[in-house]
Amino acid sequence: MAHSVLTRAYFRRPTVLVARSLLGKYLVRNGESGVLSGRIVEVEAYVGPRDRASHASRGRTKRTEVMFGPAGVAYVYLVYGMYHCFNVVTERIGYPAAILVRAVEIDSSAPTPLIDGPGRVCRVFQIDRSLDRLDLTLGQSLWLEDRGERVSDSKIAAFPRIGVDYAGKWAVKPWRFRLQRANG
DNA sequence: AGATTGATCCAT
DNA sequence: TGGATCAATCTG
Repeated sequence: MAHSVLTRAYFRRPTVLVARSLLGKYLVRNGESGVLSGRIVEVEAYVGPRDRASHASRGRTKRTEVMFGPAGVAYVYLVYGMYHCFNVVTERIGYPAAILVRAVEIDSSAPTPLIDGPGRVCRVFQIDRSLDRLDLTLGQSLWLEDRGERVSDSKIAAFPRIGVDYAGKWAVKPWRFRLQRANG
């Protein structure tokens, strides 16, 4: 199967479904230092205006406006003044939702095969706020790609999301998804 | 466990 | 305008 760039229609579907299906897909960066790609192994879903863990739960602001826009667009923000986090916007226009990419496996012979943590992913892939609102469906400087891997549901584990203890009942929703590694 | 770090958001 | 907050990471 040929590698194919994930489309707007792909991302426009329900966020939890898209989040699970992103496991085993590839994040690809074509930047100043060449092309780098990694297999997505951990993500988190942020779903709708009521999700208190989501930045969008406090309504439209300059920062969160992108989450209310078209699917397949990058939402990149700076957290703790130091680290960037990369998300893909999902669902229909007007319904704020996104998926945070938390970990990838580098598929080349890079020094570190597992990039674990959203800040580290952004550091390695050279993702910063200049890529906020980038259309990821164009396959230009940053995109997501299907390489034909089939991931069975039994390989996916769900956990509560990280760092959202303030979110009350929303903090315990099992919307963090992790793909078991090949050797376990 | 504690420090770091600065954009963001909302109340003063 | 000021200050608390923060979808994290590194160093002890």
